[in-house]
Amino acid sequence: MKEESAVLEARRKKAEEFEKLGYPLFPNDFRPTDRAGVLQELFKDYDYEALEKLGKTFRLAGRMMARRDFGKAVFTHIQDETGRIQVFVKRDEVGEEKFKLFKKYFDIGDLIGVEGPLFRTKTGELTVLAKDIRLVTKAFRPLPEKFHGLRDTELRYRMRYVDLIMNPRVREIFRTRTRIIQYLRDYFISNGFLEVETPMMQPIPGGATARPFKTHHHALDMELYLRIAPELYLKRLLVGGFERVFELNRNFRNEGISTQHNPEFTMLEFYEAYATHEDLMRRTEEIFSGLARELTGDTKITYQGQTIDFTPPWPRIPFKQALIEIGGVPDEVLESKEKILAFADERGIKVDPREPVREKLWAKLFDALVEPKLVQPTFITEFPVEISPLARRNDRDPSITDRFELIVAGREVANAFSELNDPRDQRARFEEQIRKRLADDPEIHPEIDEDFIRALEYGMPPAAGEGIGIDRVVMLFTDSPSIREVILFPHLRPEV
RNA sequence: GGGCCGGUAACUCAGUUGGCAGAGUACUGGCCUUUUAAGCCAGGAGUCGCAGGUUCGAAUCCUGCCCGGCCCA
Repeated sequence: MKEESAVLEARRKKAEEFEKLGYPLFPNDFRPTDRAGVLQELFKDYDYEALEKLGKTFRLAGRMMARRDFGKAVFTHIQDETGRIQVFVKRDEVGEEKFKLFKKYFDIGDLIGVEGPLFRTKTGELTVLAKDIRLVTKAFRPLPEKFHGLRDTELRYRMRYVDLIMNPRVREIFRTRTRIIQYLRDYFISNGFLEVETPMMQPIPGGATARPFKTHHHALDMELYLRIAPELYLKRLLVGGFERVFELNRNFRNEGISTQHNPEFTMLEFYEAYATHEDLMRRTEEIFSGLARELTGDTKITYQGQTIDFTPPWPRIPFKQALIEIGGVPDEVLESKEKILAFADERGIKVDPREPVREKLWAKLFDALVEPKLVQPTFITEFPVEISPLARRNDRDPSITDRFELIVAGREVANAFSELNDPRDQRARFEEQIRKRLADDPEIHPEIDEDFIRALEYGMPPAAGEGIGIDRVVMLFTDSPSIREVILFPHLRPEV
């Protein structure tokens, strides 16, 4: 943070002068009874006479956002959580003494308290005629420019508090985020799911393929990992007899940062006993179309200029078929590792030639060639067993799993499958994963979660489970191009 | 990790061929009692991201680094 500039110094000195006159800069005895947006809504149809007849006074607190000075009268706008309202401060109404103090010591950015009746100005704006005005909290720093606001992306993220003050759109995004989370929570609770909390710190990170953050517990003197997924713990709860559970919380992945990735992100995972991935496809359609209706009144939304229609049912395309038909990968290329590598190379798709698992290469091709082309909600099904270590094998074709991913706007938004509950197969899959991992692959933990296997050995009911990336959902429903726009405090390198 | 773009006053931004560091907002002083980015007059405000280099002279050219954005991987 920079040292005090002339502007800041002048502001601080003026504030201290006000304080020396006996006025507290940070009092806590002002109790607003009214709010700007509420009054705007309540009295939007009241004309001058109707407001005069009210004969009521109102008390509001808010941040002074703008000021127009006419000498012996000043217009200002104050902003509280609900909105803005204009305040007219007249010398003849507040008195000579207070008016002088207001003009000399109150700055844009200060939180102020006002009390007085409402009226409508010549230009028709609902306005509080201040009978009393006082400082509620001094702002030592000036607000950004009133017309352009705070634009600099870096500053917006580093000083989100200023971003929130200045940009109503930003406030709106985070209100919508909360509505989405509330809608989902209500949906699962009202469908009989139990909300639970499972460890964020895990001795063996599991439930996904990703590099974890490592930490250390001093008293126990042991390594712990921030979770990359709650999956293995939620399934233990199925074993324990909770038949419908969900968790809506943070996951951590020690990977690159991009417009799609933040190291900590919010995931919804839910598990449903005696259900299959087919059931979850229907549930997913219900959730997303319901969410769209909740937010827009329609099952269609606009994302980055394109219309996305959540009206069910959505197409279901098997993984391999998608690679061939949508990705344009020739059938025979898929058969051999060498051909895939050559094919990927031609298209400039970066793959590790040492990768021993052919199906992981398929997944690379899928990410590069298929995913970006799927704009409308699409279920990709029948994922190969090699890249689905926790999913149940298909009863007819054991090389594929009863799994799907939901792709919307070119991105994976959800991932779900009928759960593997045969402890023998689960152990074999874990072992295979470790055996075939590249030396020092940070994305695959070298130890098997033996306790999870033991839990399965007690018998986990047949079930299906799903994970939904909440940040990506919020991006869709707030038309945000970057994940940082939907995370209040996205990770940035420290300021220098 | 690679490519491209950006970092100049508290904020939003100009800054030409290398030649005194600029505007608007905000701030300070003055005028103005129904304004809407109010208006008018005057004023103060800078580690030009950081460190080197070239040059009589660098915000500007060169090198390295830091921070951010977008794209690619």
